[in-house]
Amino acid sequence: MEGRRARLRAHLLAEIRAAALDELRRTGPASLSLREVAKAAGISPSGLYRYVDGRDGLLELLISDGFEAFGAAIETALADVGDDVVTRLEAVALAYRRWALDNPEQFGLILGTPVPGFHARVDGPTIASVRRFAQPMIGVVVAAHAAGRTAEPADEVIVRSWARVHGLVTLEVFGHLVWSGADVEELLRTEARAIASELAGQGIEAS
Amino acid sequence: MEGRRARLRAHLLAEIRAAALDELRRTGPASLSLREVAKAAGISPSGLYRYVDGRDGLLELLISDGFEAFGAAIETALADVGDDVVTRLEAVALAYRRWALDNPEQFGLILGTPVPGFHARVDGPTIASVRRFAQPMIGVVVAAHAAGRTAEPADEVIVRSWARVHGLVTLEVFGHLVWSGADVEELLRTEARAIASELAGQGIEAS
DNA sequence: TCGAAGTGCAAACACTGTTCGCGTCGCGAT
DNA sequence: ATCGCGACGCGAACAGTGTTTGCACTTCGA
Repeated sequence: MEGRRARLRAHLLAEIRAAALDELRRTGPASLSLREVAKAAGISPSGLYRYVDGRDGLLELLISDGFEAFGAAIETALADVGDDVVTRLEAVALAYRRWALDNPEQFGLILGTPVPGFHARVDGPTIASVRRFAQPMIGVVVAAHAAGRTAEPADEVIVRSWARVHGLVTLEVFGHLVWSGADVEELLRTEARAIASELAGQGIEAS
Repeated sequence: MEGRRARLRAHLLAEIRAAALDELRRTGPASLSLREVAKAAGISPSGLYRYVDGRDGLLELLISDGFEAFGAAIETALADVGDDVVTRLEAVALAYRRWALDNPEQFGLILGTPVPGFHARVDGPTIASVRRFAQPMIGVVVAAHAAGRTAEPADEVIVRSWARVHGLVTLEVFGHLVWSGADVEELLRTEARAIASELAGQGIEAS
C-alpha cells in the first residue's frame, strides 16, 4: 500500500515544481521568489521547507528538471529522423536551438552562468541528469565518427562538436547576435555538415 | 577649471566601480549587495543613488567595464604576436579563454545569462562597449578571410568563428566540461587551425 | 551675495530567505 | 483500538535586501 500520505506528498511536490517553473519563466532565475512559489503552490513559505531545502534546493530541482526536459526534447527530435549522419547531427543542432529558444530561462539556468551561491555537488542529482541529457547527443556524434573510423572517439571529439552548436545557440539565446543579420538556423545546418565531414574525414587530428 | 566638485565626484565614482567589482568577484552577480558596495565605498546606501541608478545601474556599469577590460585583454594579446593568420587566431582564442577563466564572474555577467530584470538598452553604453570589444576579434577574422578571398566576409563568417571559440570557453568556464578530460587550450589551438583553413579555403559556402 | 543645483544621510517601506516553536494529523507498532 | 512518533503545515520573528523620501548642508554660477 502506498499510503495516502505519500500520495499527497508527491502531488504537492509536483505542484511545487510546476509553480517554481512558472515563476522561473515569469521572472528569471535570480529573482525567483520562494514566497511567491509558496503562494502559487497554496502553501506557506515556511511550509515549503518540508519539501524543498531552501532556495538552492528549489533551484537544484529546476536544474534537474531542465536537463531532463532538454534531453527528452532532443531525443524525440531524433526519433523523428532517419539514419543519415548529417541529418541526425542537424536534427540535434536544431532541436538544441529550438528548446533553448523556447525555454530561455531554463536554458540559462542549466547551461548559463552558475547561479550565485549555488555549486552543484558532484554527487547530486544534477550530475545524473546531465549525463542523461548528454546521452543522445553523444550517441549521434559517436555514430558520425564511426562512419569514418573504427575506434571510439575521444572526449575531445564530442566536446568540440558540442561546443560548436552550443556556442551558436548560447550567443543567440542570450541576445549577443542581434547586431548581426545571421540566420542561426541556417548556420547550424552548415555547422552540422561541417562537423559530419570533419568527423568522417581526416580533417581532425585528435583521434 | 575643472571644479573641485567634479574631481571629487569622479574620484568617488571610480571608488564605487572598484568596490562593486570587488563585491562581484567575491559573491557573484546575483547576490551583489548594494549596501555592501556602499559600505566598501565609504558611503551610505542611499547616497549611492547620487552616483548610480540603483542596482541595475551598477550592473550596467560593471558590464560596460567588463567588455572594456575583455577587449583590452584580447588587444594586448594580439599586440604581442606576429602577422601569421593562424597564430593570430590562436592568440585571440587563447586570450579569450584566459580572460574568461581569470574573471569568471565578469565573464558570466557580460556574456552569460542576462541578469534577471536587466535588459541592455540598445542605445546604452553597453552596446558601444560590445562593439569596441568585438573589434579586434573581427579584425583577425577579416584578415584570415582576406587571405583566401577579396570580398568582405559576411556576418555569418564572423559569427561562426566567434561561436566556435565562445562555445568551448563558455562550457569550460561554467564547469560543464569537468566530466571530460579535455585539454581545452589544445582544443582551442585545433579550432584556430580549423577555422583558418576554412576561412582561407573553400570549405564554407556562405560568402 | 543670493539662489539653484549638487551632495550626503537617516529613517522608513516593502520585500526577501530562513528559523523556530507550536499545534495537528497519518500511520505503524503494540 | 490506541498509543506514540514522525511528518506536516503554519504564524511569528529576524536579519538582510533595494529603493524612496525629506532634510540639512556645501558648492557653484550668475
